[in-house]
Amino acid sequence: MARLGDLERAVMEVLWSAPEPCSATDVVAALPGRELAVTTVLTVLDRLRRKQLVTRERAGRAFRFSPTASREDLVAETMVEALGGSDDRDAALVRFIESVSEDDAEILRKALRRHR
Amino acid sequence: MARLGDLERAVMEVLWSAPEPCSATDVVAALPGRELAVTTVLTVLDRLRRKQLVTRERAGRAFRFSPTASREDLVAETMVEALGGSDDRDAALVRFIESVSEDDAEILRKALRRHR
DNA sequence: CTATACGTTCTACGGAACGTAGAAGTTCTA
DNA sequence: TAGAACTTCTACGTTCCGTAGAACGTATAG
Repeated sequence: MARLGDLERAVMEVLWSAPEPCSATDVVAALPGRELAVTTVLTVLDRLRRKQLVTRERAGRAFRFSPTASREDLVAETMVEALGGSDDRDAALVRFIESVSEDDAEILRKALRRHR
Repeated sequence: MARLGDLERAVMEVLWSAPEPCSATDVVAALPGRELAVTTVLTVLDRLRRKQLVTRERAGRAFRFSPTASREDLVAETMVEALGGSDDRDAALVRFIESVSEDDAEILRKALRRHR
């Protein structure tokens, strides 16, 4: 559900790290080395909108775009989705825990304590 | 790194649930409603091989294919990869825990206890 | 020995997703 | 009222994937 291409991802990054909704030209300006046409970014923004990843609101004659979910929400959702692809959730979760750093493990323990 | 199409996924399912390496014809036979040409499956197997998801070994004149990793390993890897896409691992992990069922949470607690 | 069946490799086509952007339309504003 | 700012429409090239035919090699039956 949330498959992103390189440019799509880059645009999401810009939106996520912006404190406020961005216009298409804002996004173009915020993109690093790339010299993109505004229409290019508008197309991408439209595709992201169709994927329900961004919303827009009118601001004067232009639109301002913002993400519909935080980056962390999306990451968590992707993880849950991946987990759903497993036959044996138990085994998959164990493997996941095994491949995670001690710092991450500690965070997970804390979150789990809070979770009940 | 592990983007799979529908057929590719179906083929992986077959390989995962087979107790032994499968030939291309085995895979065709194991696929449900679909009436696929053997060459189709061979193409897919080759693409999967290029993605390092399956290996093959010769058996007589034919090849036998097997997965390079278990389904659970791959799921776990995908989850870790998704997590890596986050700016704020902490927040992403917390969100992840929040969106997981109580059963899953219990499994995670157990795995974490074993993990230290 | 040779034809045939089985299996592989090579090549290819059509559709979808994505990066990319021009052309044309709309609406402020000087 | 013309130009600037912004949007919508349309489109093209590339890559990935589902799909499979054509051609080639080889073991085996006759």
